[in-house]
Amino acid sequence: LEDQGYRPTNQRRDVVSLLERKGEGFTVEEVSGELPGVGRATVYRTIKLLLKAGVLCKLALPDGAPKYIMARAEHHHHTVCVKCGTVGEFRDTTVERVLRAVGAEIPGEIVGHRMELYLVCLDCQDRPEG
Amino acid sequence: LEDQGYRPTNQRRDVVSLLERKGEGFTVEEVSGELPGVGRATVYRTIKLLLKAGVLCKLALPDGAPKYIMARAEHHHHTVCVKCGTVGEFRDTTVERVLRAVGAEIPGEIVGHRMELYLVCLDCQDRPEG
DNA sequence: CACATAATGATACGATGTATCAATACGTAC
DNA sequence: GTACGTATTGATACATCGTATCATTATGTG
Repeated sequence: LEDQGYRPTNQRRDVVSLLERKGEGFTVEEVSGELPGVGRATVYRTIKLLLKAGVLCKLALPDGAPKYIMARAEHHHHTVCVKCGTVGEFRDTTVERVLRAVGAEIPGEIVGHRMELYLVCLDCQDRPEG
Repeated sequence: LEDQGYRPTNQRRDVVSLLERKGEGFTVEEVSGELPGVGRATVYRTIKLLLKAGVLCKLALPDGAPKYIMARAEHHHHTVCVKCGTVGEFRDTTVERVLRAVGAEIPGEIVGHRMELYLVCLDCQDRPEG
């Protein structure tokens, strides 16, 4: 899972297995809080390694703490519920094609993009108060 | 400019006029540093008010400090040069139409989105070293 | 087992942003 | 113009997110 030049230590195994169990959307402090045996700095370091390895995605939310999720498909985008903060994924090749077309009209070489959809998820629609 | 229930104080005028002069992409600390006469907290408060009023856009960059830019058109997206950090804007209705189509396939009510393109701007292409 | 090196964890620090609260500026009514 | 209630300010402290430092520990290799 991460033997690409890095040592598989107990702490890294702990972090990765916790992330696999959470999977959805989590903050680093949250993870660190659930791993008392692992130092905060190590959690941040491990998260950063996983980011560089492409195993994790970082979601820069408009307001609060950045969230992270496990990356599944090759390329995808994320949905964030503005009420409960639940993170989802979707993939649509139309988006990619449009972005390539848009990029052709913009000076400079496109090297990447980021897109997030904000929505009110079905659960939050069911309970409007709260 | 901001008389929608708020008092036009000298400090707010200072902040707004500085932002108008900068316009492009700036961080709050940067603005605060150039306004010694205005307290840091006030700069943050004013920025937040302008955000809520829709006058400013917040750009959550993947790495460093969030940047802000004055909002011009009704709806638009931003480009960020990954080398020099310069921020630009673009508008393309195709993107909006595709997003509406995508939203129809996703459970939940779409309430907004965010998109950023990462590129290497022409200036940075001209000087590859550095 | 011994050794070189990578990784850890405690701590401190920096950056971003918010809460508190006394002091001050603003708008309004006179 | 003066007085007054209220919004705003600024200094400070604090919370959060993330990184740097560095002595200590664990890891892989011979």
